[in-house]
Amino acid sequence: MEGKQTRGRQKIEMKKIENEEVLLVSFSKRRSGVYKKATDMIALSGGEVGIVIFSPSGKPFSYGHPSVDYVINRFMNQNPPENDDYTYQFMEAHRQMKISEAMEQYNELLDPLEAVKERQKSLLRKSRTRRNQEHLWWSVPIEELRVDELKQIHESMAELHMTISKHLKERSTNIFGASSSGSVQQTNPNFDADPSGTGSYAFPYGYGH
Amino acid sequence: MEGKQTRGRQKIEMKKIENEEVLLVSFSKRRSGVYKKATDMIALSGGEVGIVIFSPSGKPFSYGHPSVDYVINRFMNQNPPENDDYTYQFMEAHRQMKISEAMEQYNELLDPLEAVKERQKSLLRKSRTRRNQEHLWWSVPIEELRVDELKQIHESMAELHMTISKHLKERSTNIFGASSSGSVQQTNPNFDADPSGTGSYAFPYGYGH
DNA sequence: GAACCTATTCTTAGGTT
DNA sequence: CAACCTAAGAATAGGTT
Repeated sequence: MEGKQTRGRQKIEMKKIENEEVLLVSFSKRRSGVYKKATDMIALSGGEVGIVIFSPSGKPFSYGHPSVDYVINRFMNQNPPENDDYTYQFMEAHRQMKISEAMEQYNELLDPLEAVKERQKSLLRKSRTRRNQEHLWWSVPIEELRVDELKQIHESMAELHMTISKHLKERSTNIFGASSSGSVQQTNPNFDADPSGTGSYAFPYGYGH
Repeated sequence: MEGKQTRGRQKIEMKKIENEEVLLVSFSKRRSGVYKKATDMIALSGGEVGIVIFSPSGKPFSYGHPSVDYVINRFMNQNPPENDDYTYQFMEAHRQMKISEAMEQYNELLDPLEAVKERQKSLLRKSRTRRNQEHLWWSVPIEELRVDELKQIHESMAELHMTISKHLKERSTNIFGASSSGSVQQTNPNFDADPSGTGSYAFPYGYGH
């Protein structure tokens, strides 16, 4: 009878385990560990997770909430369904604001964008008849926009975005929930503010339509 | 001076964290935790891992060895989605739920937007007499907007902006002849993103095997 | 607000059944 | 070999800088 029943958890080198049997046990335990961490994260924070693991021998394992395929699908499509509706409604609201009385007074600023707007319209009409409902409502139009148009929109939007950001910062502290961390590989789409200063005109709430 | 400097790690209930700020921190920490577990598992046992995470706000994150895409591709090729009605219905229900949530969010956004629109009108009438044409049309009104209004608009806009920025980036590499840095996310040509619209999803693999 | 700091909880290496 | 056991190593909640 020793003072202690076991040696407890041992510190190990983080290199590949030589002993095949030990490796298999370790893999199984740690795979469960990964799942548990993911489970806890979701329980605490919400969100969705998909995990795919191939064992050293090539056997596939997976874990997912609500399911691996759902999450992978969402990831591959890069366009979450809830985003689509949200974005559509949001842009539609802006479109309405665009034709508001306030906007009309500054039509000259919007002339180049009116062209885009018309172009969008016709492209939308085309795409509707093309029966590609599997595409997001705007994906077809945006892909058929000429790059200069898109760039123009982008620049204008960047300017507006920056201005609003600036105002927010000046007027209130801790308003932003600044999120992007950026340690490990992550596909967190980053907002890149175009500092080119090209936009000599503003393109407020009417962009995109 | 107390006997202890901190209370140390506290035991917490495994339910969704109420406090938004705490939730965000916890999500970030635990996401790193998941990555670390996966990293260690790979280091010890070998194998391959792909992890996709959507934050509660819908931001995508990923981790992979040798890469997310590689592992997902391998997984998809080995595990072609089966046509499973039960699974599809489950996922569709989940999707609908998410959409409902988004709609609620959007409705909350609509009111402030309408308010802004109205406010813009009246402010513009005033500024007209002020003759400050050197300002962009919206610059005056924006200064008189309430911060909470601005914040909501800003957040929504950021999301939309990201989407457009992404499209612009993806396409400008081809068109402007920028050097392809190779780290760009590629979509799997073998992965069928369900063009039927009615969906063939699968929900096979459960919590490990 | 990210990076750092501890005390405490959680995870797990090595062993046993 | 999966399930269980124990104690030591790791992760992290809450706080500070």
